[in-house]
Amino acid sequence: MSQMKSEHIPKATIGRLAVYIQVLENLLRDGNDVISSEKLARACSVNSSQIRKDLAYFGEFGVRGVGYYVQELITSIKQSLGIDRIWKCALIGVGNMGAALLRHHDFEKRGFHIAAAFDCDPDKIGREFESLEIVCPTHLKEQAPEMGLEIGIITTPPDRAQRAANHLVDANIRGIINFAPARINVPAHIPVEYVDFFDHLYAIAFQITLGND
Amino acid sequence: MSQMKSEHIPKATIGRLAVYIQVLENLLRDGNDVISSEKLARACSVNSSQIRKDLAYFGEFGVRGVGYYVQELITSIKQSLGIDRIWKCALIGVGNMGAALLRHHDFEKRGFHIAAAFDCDPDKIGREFESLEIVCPTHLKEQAPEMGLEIGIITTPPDRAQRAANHLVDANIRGIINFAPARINVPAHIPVEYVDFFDHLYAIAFQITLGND
DNA sequence: TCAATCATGTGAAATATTTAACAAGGGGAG
DNA sequence: CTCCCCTTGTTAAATATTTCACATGATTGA
Repeated sequence: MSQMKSEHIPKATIGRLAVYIQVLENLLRDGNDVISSEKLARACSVNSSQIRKDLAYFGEFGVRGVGYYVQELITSIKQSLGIDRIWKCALIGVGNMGAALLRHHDFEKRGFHIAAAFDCDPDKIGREFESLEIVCPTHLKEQAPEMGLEIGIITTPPDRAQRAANHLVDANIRGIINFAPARINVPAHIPVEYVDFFDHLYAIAFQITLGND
Repeated sequence: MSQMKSEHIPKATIGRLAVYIQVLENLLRDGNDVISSEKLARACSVNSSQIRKDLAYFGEFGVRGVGYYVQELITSIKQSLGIDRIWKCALIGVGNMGAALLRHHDFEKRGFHIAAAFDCDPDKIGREFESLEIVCPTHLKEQAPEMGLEIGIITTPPDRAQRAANHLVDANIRGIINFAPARINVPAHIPVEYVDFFDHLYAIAFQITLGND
C-alpha cells in the first residue's frame, strides 16, 4: 500500500516517475539489484535531490546508507501511479493513428488494454481489426459499463474530436487521451491528456535554430 | 524576421506555442481573422498573461486595442520556432513504430520530411517501404551530408537506441527525437527529445486514481 | 482633433519548483 | 555493542515560472 502524503504533486514529477521506471527496468535487465539516488540521477539526467523529493511525495522507498532495491522501487512507483493493474480502454477513430495504436502491442505490455474500437464510418463499422469488431460510437454508452471501459483514446480527425469526447463523457469514461490535434471540452472532473509528438519535433527544431542564431 | 530577445525561454513556453498554433489554425478554419489574448487563452485553457508573456519572448505580434491577426500570428510563431521551413529527417529502425511514422503523412504537412530510412536487419535492407529504400545505418555518415539530413528519429528497440544515436552523432545530425524507451547519451550540443505516449497514459491513470482515494 | 475604449506588453508580486545542505538512521566491521 | 561510513528523507535557500496590475499605444466615433 503506498504511504501517500496528500500534498499537491507537480505534474513534472509524474513525468519524471515515468522516466525512472524506464531507466530502472533497463537497470534491472542489466543485473543491477540496488541503486543510489545519485547513480539513478545520472542515468536520468536529473538532480539526485529531485529524485528523492519526487519519491518522498509517495512514501519512503529507500534504505539509508544503502539506496533503493530496484525491483521494489519499480513496484512502488507503479503502485503510486496507479499502474499496478490493467486499465481497459476504448479507442474512437480507426484511421491511420488509431490503427497504428491497435497494432502497437506494447499497450498490453504496459497495462493498458484496448478492449473496444469505435468509428462512425459506415464502411468500417462491423469490420474486424486486430481481432476487435469496429462499432458505432453511439453504442459506447451501453458498452462502456458492460465492459468496464475506463479510459478513452481519441484518434479521430480534429473536427470530430469534440463529438468523440462527448460520447466518452456520456458513457461515464473516467479519463481521456486525445491524439487529435484539437482541444476538447469536458467536465472538470475528467482528466484529459493531449498527445502530439510534433510538439517534440518543434522543440528540436527550435533548439537547433536557437543554437545557430 | 523574428525580433528575438535573447533571454532564456522556458521549455514550457515552447510546448504552449505548439498549442497556440493548433488552436489558431482551427480558429482560422472557422473564419476568425482577429483574436484577443483573452479569447485565445480560454480556448487553450491557460491564463491570458501567460500567452502575452510567451509571445513577448519573441517579439511584439499584437495590436493594442485590437488583438492578434490570426494568420499573421501563426506565421510569427512558426518563424519563432524555426518551423517556417522543411526539416529533413533520417529515421532509424523500421519496426512497428518506425513503419507507423513512415506511413503517417502528417509529417510532410507539418514540415518534417522523412527523407531516408535505416535499419540494420539484413532482411529489411534493400527493401522499399513507403517509396523509401531501407538502408544499413553504416551508410548514414555518407548519406546525411549528401542529402542534408538534419534531424534523426530513433525508432529501434531500446537496446539498440544508443547504437542508433551513435550513428546519428557520427553523421553530424543536429538533433534527435528518440521514440525508443531508453535514455541515450550524446554530446551536449545535440538536443534530444524523448517521446513516449505512455507518459500520458500514466498521467491519466494517476489522476483517475488520485480522484478516487 | 480629442476623448473614450480596449487589449497589448511589461515590471513587480505571488507561486511553484528545483537545488543545496544536513540531520536521521540503517548496516557492517571490529 | 559501539563506532564509522554511507545514503536517505527533509527542511531551508535559491531559482524559475506564472499571475497580477497597469501604463502604453492604437483605433474609433463624435
